[in-house]
Amino acid sequence: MGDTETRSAGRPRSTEKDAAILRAALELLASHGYTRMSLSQVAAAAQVSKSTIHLRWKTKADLLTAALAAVRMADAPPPSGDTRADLTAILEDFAATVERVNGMALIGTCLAEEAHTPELLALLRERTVLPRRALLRQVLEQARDRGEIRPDADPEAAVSALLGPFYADYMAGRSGRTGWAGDAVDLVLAGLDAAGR
Amino acid sequence: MGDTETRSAGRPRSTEKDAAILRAALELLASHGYTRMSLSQVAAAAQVSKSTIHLRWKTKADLLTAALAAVRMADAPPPSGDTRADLTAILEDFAATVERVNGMALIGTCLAEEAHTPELLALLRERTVLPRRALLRQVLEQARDRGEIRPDADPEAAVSALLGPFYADYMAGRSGRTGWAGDAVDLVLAGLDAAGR
Amino acid sequence: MGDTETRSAGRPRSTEKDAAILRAALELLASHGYTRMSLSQVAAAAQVSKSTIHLRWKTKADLLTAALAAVRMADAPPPSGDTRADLTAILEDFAATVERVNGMALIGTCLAEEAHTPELLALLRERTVLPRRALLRQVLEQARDRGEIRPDADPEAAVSALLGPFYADYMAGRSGRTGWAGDAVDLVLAGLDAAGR
Amino acid sequence: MGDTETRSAGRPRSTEKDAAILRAALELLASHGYTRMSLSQVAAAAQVSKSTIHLRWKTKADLLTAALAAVRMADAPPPSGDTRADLTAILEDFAATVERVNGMALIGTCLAEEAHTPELLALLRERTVLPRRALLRQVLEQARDRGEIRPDADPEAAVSALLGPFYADYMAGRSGRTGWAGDAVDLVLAGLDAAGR
DNA sequence: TATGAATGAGTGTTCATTCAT
DNA sequence: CATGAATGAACACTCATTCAT
Repeated sequence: MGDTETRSAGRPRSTEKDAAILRAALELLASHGYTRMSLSQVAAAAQVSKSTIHLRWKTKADLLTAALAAVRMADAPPPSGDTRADLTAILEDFAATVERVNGMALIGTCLAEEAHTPELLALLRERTVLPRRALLRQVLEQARDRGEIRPDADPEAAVSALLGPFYADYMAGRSGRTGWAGDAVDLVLAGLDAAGR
Repeated sequence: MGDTETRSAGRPRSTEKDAAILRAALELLASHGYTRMSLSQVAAAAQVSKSTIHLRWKTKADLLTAALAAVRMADAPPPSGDTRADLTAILEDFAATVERVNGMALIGTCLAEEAHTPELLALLRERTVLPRRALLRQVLEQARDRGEIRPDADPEAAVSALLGPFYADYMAGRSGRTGWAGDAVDLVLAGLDAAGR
Repeated sequence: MGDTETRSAGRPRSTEKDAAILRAALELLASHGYTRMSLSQVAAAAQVSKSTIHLRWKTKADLLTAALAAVRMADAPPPSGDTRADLTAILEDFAATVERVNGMALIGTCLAEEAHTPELLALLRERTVLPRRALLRQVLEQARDRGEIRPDADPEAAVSALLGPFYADYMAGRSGRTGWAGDAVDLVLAGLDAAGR
Repeated sequence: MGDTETRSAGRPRSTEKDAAILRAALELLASHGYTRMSLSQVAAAAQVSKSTIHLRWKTKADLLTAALAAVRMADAPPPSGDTRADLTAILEDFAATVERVNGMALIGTCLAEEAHTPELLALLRERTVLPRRALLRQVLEQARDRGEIRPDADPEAAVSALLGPFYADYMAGRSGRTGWAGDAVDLVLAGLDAAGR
């Protein structure tokens, strides 16, 4: 109302419903997985009819792709300049986020569906994995510029060394180990110590 | 008569069919995921009727649990005594195995199904993840005994630091990066250097 | 706009299909029995997809319960005041109805399923057996009020004596014996003669 | 052993197994109904393999026909000469037998299967219904010979009048009504009183 | 003879999608 | 736009029956 922008005739699509559908779809994707969730469940959770979903997205894959595309990494904690503290904060925020949104199940779904619906994993990468890696890389580059770590260190490998223990712990059933982030940071900083060996 | 060896009556169960079913089930589990694969597909791939599957395993979950339970870590390369070389060999064997059996999709399925069929992830852990971690830990403990790494190092954290980069790389779309294993070993050995910092 | 009459949104449910499904279900229930009939058969007979059935009734038992619930005793012939004639008319209408709808098979199904799906027999009782018994009892009570039968006679026992021979004849393979109704009425009226013995 | 009668070569069929199978089949027929019972259940209950059943009876219908053919009415109580007491005793024995063997469910199954497997109802009639009717008829004929009931009375109709209330009561949910047998006998004897009306 | 393996047909039910209002 | 009806394909699982030992 009061909106004078050009728009197509007829009743405009409700953006509240758009959002409700996407939110419900994402939650079900994480909790039930791609194939086990049903559009009926999404419709019920979003309080719309199944047809309303199909009106917006042609297929189930389209809907879930859109739902994943709407995922955004939450704002990162502001850097303090202390390399060790900043890296640890990013890693702990990562772990907390994964836990909060049932992230390992979501990751599992995207991995399991990779052969069938590769967009899912691609989107997960683009929206969550790569942005977080960029944050970590940034801190590492600053540290390198300040001479805290070796100039020839491969930053991508270092980022994987920081994040990796989280996944490895989960696979081992050691999820939620306290101090993992600090340990990872210690190890990487020690390994890349500017003093070398 | 006189032969009292135990031999069960009736037609013996075909071990070829046993194997064909389990093989087909595992392949389909990795390529399609738990819910997307069907027992009809398994039956067709194993050249067997669906009932033949049900004769052996009561439910789909039973079959796939058995298929996963049959997965065994391939025999590890014999240790050479050279810590760096031994760790690298184990990690490279790990990566090769994962690639060979479409392992990330399998892992994804187990993660995605964790809420619904937790046996899958539990078995994957028991049969593949934990045995490999044990191998790595063994090498690390020998290194510690020889004074190559700090005596107070947490071996489990070190194992996660060795394996983790593989997962992190995969999630970042950097799978197959050559030298990842060596990099990880270097980092861990440098970080745990007996000399300390 | 301005028309606020309640009319539910979306495509209305076809009442022809409702009726066709219930009719087909009842016929198959009588001719094949509960377990031998299949929803596919109902769907085919009603010219409807199986899903259309499931849209209306969640389970097979629900459908057949509804089909039985839709059975209604046909309107009874109006009482003439002549006790003998009225009782005979009710009994003959009963026999005709049973024959028309393959009633003994239907009764058999309900009896056979009593342990597994007791609703069937309960509904058959409620919708057909008890209403007819009420009609008979009403005529008997009027006869008693007019002094035609003993005042201390148990009306329920008399009703069972009137209806019973039909079942007993059927079990003996003597179904369709002409005059059974008149015989039963004669016997009961003679036995309950006000004059006593 | 010691049996010198001619018999076919090979191991003779175990008659214990024959009996165990038939007994199990009959019990399951009464408790689950024709279509709901399975040959696996029979095999398990009789402690034989399914094949052992098929070796003796070609099909499920054959087996159940044989099982019903083995049913025999238990020996009737000896007649005392007292018409009223003898009729009542037969009816009460009937009701007790039906209750003991889950007879209404068995009757229901035979009725429900009449269109598909008419042998079942035919056998039930031949082995249980008609013999009992013969007993009742015999008592009635003696009563007629002694002049206790009218000579022109139709004995078959009278038999149906004696047995019928049991079925009618069951259908009305009034099963187990005490005194039903005495009531039925009273009614019939009163109605057929030699004195006429 | 007796067993257990093997099978093809069939079950009720679910679901993504399309259709009519 | 939004809804609920309708559908066809698919699913896991069961069963009477036949086959091989």
